[in-house]
Amino acid sequence: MAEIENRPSNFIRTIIDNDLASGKHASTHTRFPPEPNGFLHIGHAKSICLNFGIAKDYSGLCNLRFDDTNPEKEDVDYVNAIKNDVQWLGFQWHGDINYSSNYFDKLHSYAVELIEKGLAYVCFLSPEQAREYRGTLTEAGKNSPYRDTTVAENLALFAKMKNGEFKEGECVLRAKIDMASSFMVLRDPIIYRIRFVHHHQTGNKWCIYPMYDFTHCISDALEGITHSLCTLEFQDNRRLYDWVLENISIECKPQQIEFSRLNLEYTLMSKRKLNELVENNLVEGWDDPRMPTIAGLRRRGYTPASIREFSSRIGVTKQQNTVEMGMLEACIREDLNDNAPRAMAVLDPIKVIIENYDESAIEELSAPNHPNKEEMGKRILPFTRELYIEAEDFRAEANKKFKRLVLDKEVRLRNAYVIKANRFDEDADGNITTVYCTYDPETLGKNPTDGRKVKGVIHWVSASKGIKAQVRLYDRLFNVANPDADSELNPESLKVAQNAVLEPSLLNATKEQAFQFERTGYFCRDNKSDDLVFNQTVGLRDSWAKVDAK
RNA sequence: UGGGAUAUCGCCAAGCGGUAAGGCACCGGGUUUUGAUCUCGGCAUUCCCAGGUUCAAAUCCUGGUAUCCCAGCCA
Repeated sequence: MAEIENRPSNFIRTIIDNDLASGKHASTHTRFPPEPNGFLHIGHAKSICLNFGIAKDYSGLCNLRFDDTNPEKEDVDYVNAIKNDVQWLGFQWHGDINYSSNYFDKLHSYAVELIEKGLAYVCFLSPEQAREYRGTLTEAGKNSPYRDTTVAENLALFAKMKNGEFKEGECVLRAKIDMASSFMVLRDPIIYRIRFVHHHQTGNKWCIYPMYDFTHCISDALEGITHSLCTLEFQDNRRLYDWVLENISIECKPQQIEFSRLNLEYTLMSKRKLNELVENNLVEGWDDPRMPTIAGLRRRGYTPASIREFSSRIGVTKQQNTVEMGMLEACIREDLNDNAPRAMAVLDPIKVIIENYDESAIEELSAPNHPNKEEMGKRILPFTRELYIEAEDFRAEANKKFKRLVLDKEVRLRNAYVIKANRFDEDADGNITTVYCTYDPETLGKNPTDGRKVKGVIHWVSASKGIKAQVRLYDRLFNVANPDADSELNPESLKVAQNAVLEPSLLNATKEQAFQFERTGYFCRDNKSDDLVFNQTVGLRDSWAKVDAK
């Protein structure tokens, strides 16, 4: 699309502008820090565009860092998928890929430093006891009986934890802060736990793993991050983020700034819940075209530019929001309207026989690939005596509002002739199967010379030259605007047009190539199947549907 | 009176004391061999509510109300 890289400001960019103006920072350094425990979704795209967008516009840097402190849920397959998605969206991270696990040695040293300062201790409370000791939202917690263990003993205990001398769950390392804090996150948070599991990056080197709150701030500081952008639910965690950096020997003090996460109507935006859909085979996989994942949107036909444009349009604020699907759809329509070549495809065919057209003739008509962009060229369209048209484009009788083929009336075949319907056949169920027509040979590329007005235009495909393909039509994944985990899925989210017939030029479509099937919508060739399969990206705006519904 | 946040059109969202941007959606007119595109026009006397300060308030003050987040050895 003619991507207008307008740079909408937002409260985060305002903060950065001020930090640059005041000299607090000479340049910006952001980071995108996903946990490799699932595929990225459109909400992550918002974060990617924010972080990498700032780096781009401010001539700063943006790192890609895998926040991999919980090996049980993570996998290299996810790191590869994430790398792929970020690049596909059009961004390149600064330097090598980073992993929180790169810092495990340093993290360990900082933990030891906290113990030496009397600011961390090994605690043997069971998870259940720890919960009781933590108190509630309205009542203060109480100190762990292990809180006053000596520094020397804590050092020895932590070494034993590291050496695998305690069982999983037997003890943890906790920061000594304030069991009465109104910030739950400050009530002596756990900073290390024991896990005897293989890590996708560090193998079996470690059996203790640092927690998010301890890891993230230090990782940011070690990478020289200036502005650490995350979502709203981490607002309380910011107090712990700052506490850790203030209490260890580290120079860099990144500023955490929170913004609201994206919610999209009729879909889910949680890796955990999306994972359930995948695990329970409710969708084909993470890249199912109905999924709000980057991979799913890609397979559906969304372009990187359209997703970047969407991110730009929704803005960045701290307000809780739920964006309408129409907003996303408008972005891809705008891109594809400009860039997708047109083609004709009949999804639900009925036959048209042009009785006054030579049975053996095959006329090679020429049609522009784009109505407003001559530079996109033309393609050949074979015209024959027998054609297919859309079943919904013929009615035996209709009022004047119906601008399509009606018995005894005329209609224009797109890029071809004007035809008139004379009679039709129907099957035992009353479904129309064949319409017998005559054509006006004087109407190719021009209006009838006698001044007859033909109002409608319908699309068609040659019956003998058309090609078969599977066309998949998609609808919203859920029936409710704000679904939760057990909301009902839309049983009609996938429909397959089994009898679709396409114009022959589509035989050359490459995987992922986008087209506008005229009068129908935007489609792209599936990027997985080797068969000829097209996925519907989005329909055309359809003002007729509103009229017809009345 | 636990704490942390947020409230501007149906949905996003500008606005930062000088008299309500923009986009999506919607409603009308025009062009059109896609009921598409394009184009022209319409869409908040009002900013969660109630008081107050001021010549002037969405913006400042006071008091309410609503919604979201926090009690994982998840991130």
